[in-house]
Amino acid sequence: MTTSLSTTPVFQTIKDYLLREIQKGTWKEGDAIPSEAALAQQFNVSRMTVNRAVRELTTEQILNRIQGSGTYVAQQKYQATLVAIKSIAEEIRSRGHEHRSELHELVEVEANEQLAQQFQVQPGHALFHSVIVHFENDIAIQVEDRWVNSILAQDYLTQDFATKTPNEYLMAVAPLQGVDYSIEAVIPPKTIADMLQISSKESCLVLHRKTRSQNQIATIVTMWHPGNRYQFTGSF
Amino acid sequence: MTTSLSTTPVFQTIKDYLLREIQKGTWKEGDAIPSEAALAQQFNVSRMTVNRAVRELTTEQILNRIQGSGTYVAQQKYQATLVAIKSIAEEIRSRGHEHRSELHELVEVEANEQLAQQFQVQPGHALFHSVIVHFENDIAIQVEDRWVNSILAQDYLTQDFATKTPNEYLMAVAPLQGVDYSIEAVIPPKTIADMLQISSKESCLVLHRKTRSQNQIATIVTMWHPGNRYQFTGSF
DNA sequence: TAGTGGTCTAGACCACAGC
DNA sequence: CTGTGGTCTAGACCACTAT
Repeated sequence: MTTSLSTTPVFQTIKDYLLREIQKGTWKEGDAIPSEAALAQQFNVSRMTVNRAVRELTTEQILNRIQGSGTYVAQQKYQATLVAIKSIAEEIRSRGHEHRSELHELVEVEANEQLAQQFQVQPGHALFHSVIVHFENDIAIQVEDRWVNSILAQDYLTQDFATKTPNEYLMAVAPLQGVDYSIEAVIPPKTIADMLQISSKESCLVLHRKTRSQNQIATIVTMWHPGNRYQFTGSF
Repeated sequence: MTTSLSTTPVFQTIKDYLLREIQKGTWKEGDAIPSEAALAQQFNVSRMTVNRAVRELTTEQILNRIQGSGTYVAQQKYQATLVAIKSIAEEIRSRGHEHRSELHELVEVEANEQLAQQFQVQPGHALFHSVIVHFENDIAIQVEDRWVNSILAQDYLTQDFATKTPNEYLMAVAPLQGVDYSIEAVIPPKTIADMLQISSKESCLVLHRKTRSQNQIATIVTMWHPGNRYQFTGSF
């Protein structure tokens, strides 16, 4: 067998294929996917290559493997965690309050070194950048500083974020594959403090979130909240 | 080469070896570990087997690999997982760091009006109260202010929390039924700031958590962390 | 250029599940 | 028993880094 000519490794191609088919519904939760031998034949590669693809999807909890039996699509987990990817607008409305947002920036930019690394793309790759302030009953409650991969959301710039938040739009165009987040307490830079109408000595509760879709980084967002009037909650 | 006779796979043996050496300090953060070829020779196995061990440690963020250069011990991050109700001691040890705790208070009290309401018991109900400061490599990283329902943990007062944290003890005696939590950024009261050895102007990342067991409120805990050196992370 | 990791092969033997 | 996954080999070629 000659080595793949494209730059993407074969095992990655197979992972993508399996993910796509699962998303398409070809195999539903609990269904068995083809055996390693079958996939090896289908892709005309060695079994070890298929094994790596399937093994990695197993550690990513996409699949379950049972020795002697087969490989199955895993159950989607209930994640009622704090970062339920809920739109802030929806959250505010569910409290019976009025939601309003102000668009402070909406531009296309070329990824610099650092952003390129975070998005796992080449420097110069097109990204969208938006900064939106969300108000609950006219009180600033969140600054949403968002970077979006242009490939996954081509018409991001033409959206009307007053009627549909970036979150709501992105959920529609880029099916969510995974999320990483971290939460910290930080003293905000002055620009953020001003937008939140707080002193730059008050600390903020900051949520960083990176979402994956179609095996790419879809969006990286930093949400700044006034520490004294916001908290994350959850239960399980 | 014959297959290993022991039941543990060779790649796992190599992972264990590498983790042990890192923990021992043989290679510190940023140091290069031996090359794949060297490890293959050392363990008398094929390079692919070593590759799997090292690759998995890389996805687990224990190592960094740079093609053409080498494999290096990754930077340990101050991070906690939210979703797992993990003992802070265990978390610190899993980073290869030393955990130490100081007991500041351990008493039995009668629930006042407010506590009684939170615990859903009658005022006067017996509760235990403990305040413990946790250190990671002698740096204060958490103040754990805990209230415990005496019914579910009768011998709470006689525990040695230096060897077993309250969390570990409670997990053993009171099977977890459910959890509610909230996270906020707060300026700490002076007593807390002093225990964390920070200025009372620096904000804290605070996790409130209420756990249920046997259909009662088992424990209500407030954990204070220095905002500038602690964050919660997670992914799904 | 020599050394490193990144990937892949075409076999192999084993343990386990299900018929 | 057959078919599945679990592991391992002894090579190979490639891309990249450091010198």
